[in-house]
Amino acid sequence: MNAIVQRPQAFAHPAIVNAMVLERGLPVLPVAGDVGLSQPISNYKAGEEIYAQGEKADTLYQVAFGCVRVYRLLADGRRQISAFHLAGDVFGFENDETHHFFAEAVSSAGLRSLRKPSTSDAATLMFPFTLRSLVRAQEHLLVLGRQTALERIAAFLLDLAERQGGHDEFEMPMPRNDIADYLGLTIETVSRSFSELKRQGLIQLNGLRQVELLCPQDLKDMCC
Amino acid sequence: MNAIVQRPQAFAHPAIVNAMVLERGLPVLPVAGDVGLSQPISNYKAGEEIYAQGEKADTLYQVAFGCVRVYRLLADGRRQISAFHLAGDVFGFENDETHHFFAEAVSSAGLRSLRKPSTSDAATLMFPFTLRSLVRAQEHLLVLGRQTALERIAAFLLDLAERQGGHDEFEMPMPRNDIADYLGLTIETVSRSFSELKRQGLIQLNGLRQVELLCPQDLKDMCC
DNA sequence: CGAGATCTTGATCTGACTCAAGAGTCGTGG
DNA sequence: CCACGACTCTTGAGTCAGATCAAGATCTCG
Repeated sequence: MNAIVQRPQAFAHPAIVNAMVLERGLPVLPVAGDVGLSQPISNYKAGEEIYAQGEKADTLYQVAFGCVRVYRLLADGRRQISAFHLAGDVFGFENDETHHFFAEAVSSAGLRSLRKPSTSDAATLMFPFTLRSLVRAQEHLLVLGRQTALERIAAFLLDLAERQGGHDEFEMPMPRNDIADYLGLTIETVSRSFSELKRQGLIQLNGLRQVELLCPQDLKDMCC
Repeated sequence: MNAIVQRPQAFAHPAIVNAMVLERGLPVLPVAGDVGLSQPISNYKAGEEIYAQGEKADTLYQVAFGCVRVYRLLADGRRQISAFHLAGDVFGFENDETHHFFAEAVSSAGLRSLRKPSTSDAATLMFPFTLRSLVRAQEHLLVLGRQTALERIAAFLLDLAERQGGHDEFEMPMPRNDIADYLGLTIETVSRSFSELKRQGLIQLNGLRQVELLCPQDLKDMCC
């Protein structure tokens, strides 16, 4: 009984299978033991800090399960979440030796970490992940710069759905608060937008964090 | 004679020296002849298309002189410029084999191009440039998500100044129109914000595109 | 010098923000 | 098992920053 519980822990653990499925086209990094991301998973509680702005940046992280937010703050407390990272995502790279962002667990999360390798190794290893992050950030610029509140929420839901396997029902791991700071809105506007999408029959909420897309095509038409 | 003309072409051309100065910490790519970005400069007229969304992405570009805008469009014509590229900047990388953005010369521009090398070469070569683009995009997310019109303009001016050598007087190569679509504003709001900064004595316009920062520190305080 | 493009300014409108209150949810302990 | 309290979320009313609409002014370049 114990053994049956243990074996899955290494490879068939749902979170890891999840990661491999989610990062379609990109293997879990690395293709196992060579460079260190096959290290044990460290666990973070909801809200726990992973790194802070100003800290030395010498470690990369890959999400094994759970969700991480990466954000910046303005002096007066305004916050912009630049990305949510889900199972399979890699984060923590910086231009220089210092973190310019904060990273925290949203929900309880498991992370594999890798001491940053030499520049040339890092390049080969990290390039596809950096590129992926870049594309995501650039797409998000369009959302923040030019879309309405309703369009932002629609795009957000579709993105989350796709990244969690493409099912029409899925969980949002983050509170409204975080969604607002990711989409450049207030929490009230986020809430009103969800209500509006419900009213239009495009989504249904089965519990506060459990979303069902009733009409994904209409959502796509709405935001693209 | 021929030889003498040729050698400087590789290293002493003003545009290239410029590039080397601007990209502090990152050499002109590559450190000459090895991989092809020492190729001749192709010239683009103001407004000329470099590539379009949907085209095959098999070439990378480095700006030798001038300015390039990279942008996306929504179906109804809304436009978001995700980046302006100045001398020394490298752009054109994509996640897959297809361009998801448009690129056009803002002012007349000169570009060196490089057929995209094999994945492993590309990684080593492009990693620092990708990382730099990622950091820029992430910083821009904060601007678009959480800053006011005046703060956006201030941040924009400081960024342009820094990227053009850090002088207090410099040229904006792009029209108000493009600034608006980069900062997620309308052209009228951009214009009003410039007027407001002038009224506050923080900047002076010597010609429509020639800016002078009268009080860079106050601008910094305004936006950070 | 003239025509089109680009930029500025004014007046009005509106989508999202702010402020305020109430409802729902969840965990804890009695 | 329920009651309490803290948190999270929703909804309403009023406000405001920036958008839209509409003239003009200025610049550029043939």
